[in-house]
Amino acid sequence: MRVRFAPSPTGALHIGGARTALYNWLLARGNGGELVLRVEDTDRERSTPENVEQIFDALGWLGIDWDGDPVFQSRRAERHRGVLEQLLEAGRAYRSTATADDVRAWKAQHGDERGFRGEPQEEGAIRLRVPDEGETVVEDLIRGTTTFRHAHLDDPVIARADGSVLYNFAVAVDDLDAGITHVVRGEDHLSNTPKQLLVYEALGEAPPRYAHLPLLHGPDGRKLSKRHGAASVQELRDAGYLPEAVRNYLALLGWGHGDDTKLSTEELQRLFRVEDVARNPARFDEAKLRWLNGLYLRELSPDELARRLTEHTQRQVPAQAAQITQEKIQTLADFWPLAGFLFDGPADDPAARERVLGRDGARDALAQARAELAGAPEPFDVAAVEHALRHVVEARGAKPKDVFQPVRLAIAGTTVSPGIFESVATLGREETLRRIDALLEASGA
RNA sequence: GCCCCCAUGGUGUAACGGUUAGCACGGGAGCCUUUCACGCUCCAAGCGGGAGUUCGACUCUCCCUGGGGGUACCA
Repeated sequence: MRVRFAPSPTGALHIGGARTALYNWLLARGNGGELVLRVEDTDRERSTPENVEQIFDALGWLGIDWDGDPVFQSRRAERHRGVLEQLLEAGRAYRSTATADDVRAWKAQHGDERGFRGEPQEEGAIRLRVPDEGETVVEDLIRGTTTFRHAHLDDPVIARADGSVLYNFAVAVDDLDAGITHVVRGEDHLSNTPKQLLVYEALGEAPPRYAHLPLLHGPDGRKLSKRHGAASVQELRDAGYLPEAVRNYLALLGWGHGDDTKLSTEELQRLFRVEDVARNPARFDEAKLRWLNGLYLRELSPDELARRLTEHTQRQVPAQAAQITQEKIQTLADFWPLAGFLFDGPADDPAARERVLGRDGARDALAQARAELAGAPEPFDVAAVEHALRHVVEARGAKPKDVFQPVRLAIAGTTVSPGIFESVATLGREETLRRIDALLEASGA
């Protein structure tokens, strides 16, 4: 089995493209087959080497690997010319100067549902000769049988007048030469498939098996795009999602296995079957991705989480800092707003200060907490901090939050933070006392 | 316009001729609780419409409606 994935090399690996890549990869790897990349790099404006490289990076981040060197369409011009010549000689294709306007005029005369048929000329673009009778049937692994009557099909242009080839022709020839057995792509290609099938037919070659995936939409049901937020895997990565979570979520967009929602890569490879892919379009729902990402995040060891946070924040994140936030964040990006105070000092949130210090006895509680913490025995760990702070609560006959919130405000500057004992212990005694003093002083009295 | 695909709660899906239509996200209520979360319990919410076929349709057929794609000398 040889499966191929053809990303559109525009720099950003679109989420829909990523899912297609994933399904190709699962199909290939799950069956001990090979995955080859075919790069449609004929649009030099967008398909720059840098953009192609970005696509490869994004695939690598997702953990999708491929076999051998990618096939670049632009590098196969000579082979394409040869096949063109062959079709021309066999009478399966012909040159024609007919333009889109000519095609329209032809339809005006023969009816809209009537496919365009041209007369062979000495020059012009090359069109594939579509038989007048009969039909081409697409046997799709996901959709079953779709029939296209030849009478409805225009003779497709397969090469421009300048000799450069067009997609529907090139893709068929390239896949043929690469020995591709399975083509899994977006449903937007379903209508193109008969044209490609006709190329194989004209060549007397057997086509690969096809599987057309339902398209992905944004939350509003429209085509997924920038205005829906993250639309590419690069953006997902920047937003702090884990590749394993993205992979799992993407797999679930159009496919599933029973009641399972969390599936490891191994399970995905073992259970995935293209035949089971849904036929209806799916919407990309970031809320579910966030939830799933949180699940994966909480599974990481503190050291591993710290490593990923360090990479994402570009700051050295200690394992302890990572650990105390682990069950409170859903993405890597959630870490800094929650724990940045450990690194850069308390946040400046006047409203929070007002709310917490405005309560009766808040400053006294804070002062008392300071004294207890100053006198707490070594080691200054979570247990010691808890003991000290709980003692303050008891001594004052107060509610826990009457003591904890002022301390939280002092060290974090906000009313939201990781556990107070953990946070204080992580900050250390010296820094904690310094921050409490600073707040006490700043709040006057 | 023409060709083609699709249609289960807000979202992703399961059920493949006979189930009280299942699971998950999200939403609501509650428990837990030092904030925020996590976790746990419970609740609301669905077969687009109409004809058939059948003893029996979410499941099969047709029509309609709605959504999507294609219709390039783009990929």
